[in-house]
Amino acid sequence: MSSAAESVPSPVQTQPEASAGHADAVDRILAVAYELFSRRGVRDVGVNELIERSGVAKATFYRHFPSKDALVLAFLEQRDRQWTVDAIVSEARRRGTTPTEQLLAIFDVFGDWFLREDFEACSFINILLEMGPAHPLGKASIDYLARIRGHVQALAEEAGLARPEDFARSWHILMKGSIISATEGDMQANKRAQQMAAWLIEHHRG
Amino acid sequence: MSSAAESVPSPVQTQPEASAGHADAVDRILAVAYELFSRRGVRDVGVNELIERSGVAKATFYRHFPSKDALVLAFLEQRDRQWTVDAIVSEARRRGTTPTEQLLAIFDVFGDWFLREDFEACSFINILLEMGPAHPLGKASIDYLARIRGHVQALAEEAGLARPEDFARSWHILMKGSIISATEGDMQANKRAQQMAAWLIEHHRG
DNA sequence: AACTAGTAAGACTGGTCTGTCTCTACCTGG
DNA sequence: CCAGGTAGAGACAGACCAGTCTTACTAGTT
Repeated sequence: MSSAAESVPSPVQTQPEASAGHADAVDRILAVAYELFSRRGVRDVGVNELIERSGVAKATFYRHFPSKDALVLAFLEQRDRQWTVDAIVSEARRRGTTPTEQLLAIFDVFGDWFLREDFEACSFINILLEMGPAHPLGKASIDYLARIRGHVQALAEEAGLARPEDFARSWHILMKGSIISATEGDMQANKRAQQMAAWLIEHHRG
Repeated sequence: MSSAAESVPSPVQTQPEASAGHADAVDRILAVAYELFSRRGVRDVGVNELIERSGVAKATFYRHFPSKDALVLAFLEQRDRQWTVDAIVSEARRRGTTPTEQLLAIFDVFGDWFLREDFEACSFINILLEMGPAHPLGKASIDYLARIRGHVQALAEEAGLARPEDFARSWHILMKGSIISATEGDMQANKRAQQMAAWLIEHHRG
């Protein structure tokens, strides 16, 4: 889990001109990997395409990532940061004032997300189903999905709801189901899930 | 293209015209395809493995199926018959007496299914996410998912529920979400979805 | 007996894949 | 200036892929 992504001096900003070599190569690889893996999954993206799109030599790629799977693990971590935390949870917290509103706002954020022409579904679900739950990448995806549930559980606790872990598991069913429905083309899936989510909140009060 | 799962020694005797070889070869291919595609997806299963496991020559394979994708389409149709209709819908109808009970029984059937050690999730969701909604196989998967929704809608109409199509779409979110959760390892996902499903029924009465 | 049709076995084509390795150029620290 | 590390470019290995084609065998029909 801590193999590739943390080897990058991630939070540290890259020096624009100086030491353009190392950090730039890794950052370019990660940026391209995010773009390709999130939109097309793992198996459809080859190492040759990755290095060509990042303008990186193959030896450079394998110097920084011991294998393609290591890069996928780094991508999953990046996805957790950029998508789960920044795009969904933080945005939902920003949109609502009370924890209950913030919970329900998740499905408003989903609504905007579903409408994007480059809607790419949930990478954790995609990779879990693509590789299977026994594969290391599938296991890692399960871990990141559990982290999403953790965010929901935290909001449930802030809202004072009963049995927050059960609540989060039921809530997560609505999130995942609506994502699949959106992939099928149902643009109202977020509204349908939000309605059921409101009933769920109601039944977890007191 | 007749049923292949129980066709190992062939249930219906082959007509004289169909020289035993022909039908047997197709049935063996379909049986192996069902086994491999449902458990490992499309891309992980190669034509060479398919023909080896079916004891069929490569030329025979391509005489009956113009391409691997054509075999996957045949598999999806078979999956609709064997899994959607026979294993889920018919079984749920058998377990309940009223349409409402039959609807809720879907998640009881799911509970038994989730507990199987060879639980393989939903092939339509798997292939939709594996190939993407624009790919012919993804589009076919979307069609078969719509058929599932049609079964739910029929039960909703029998139960006299309001807005049966909306009901079926919301219900399907619960089905798909619980399947993903079961893939992650939550063996109570069917119970959680069933609880929310009961509330959904309640709100569609009258 | 000859013909036909379907079969198994497998070589083969042209392409893909991950990962290793070589070669050369550059930049930086000492 | 020079040594060491990193960079890009790309050849190469070994395996796999979908799909075509050849060969030889078998069984039913005429």
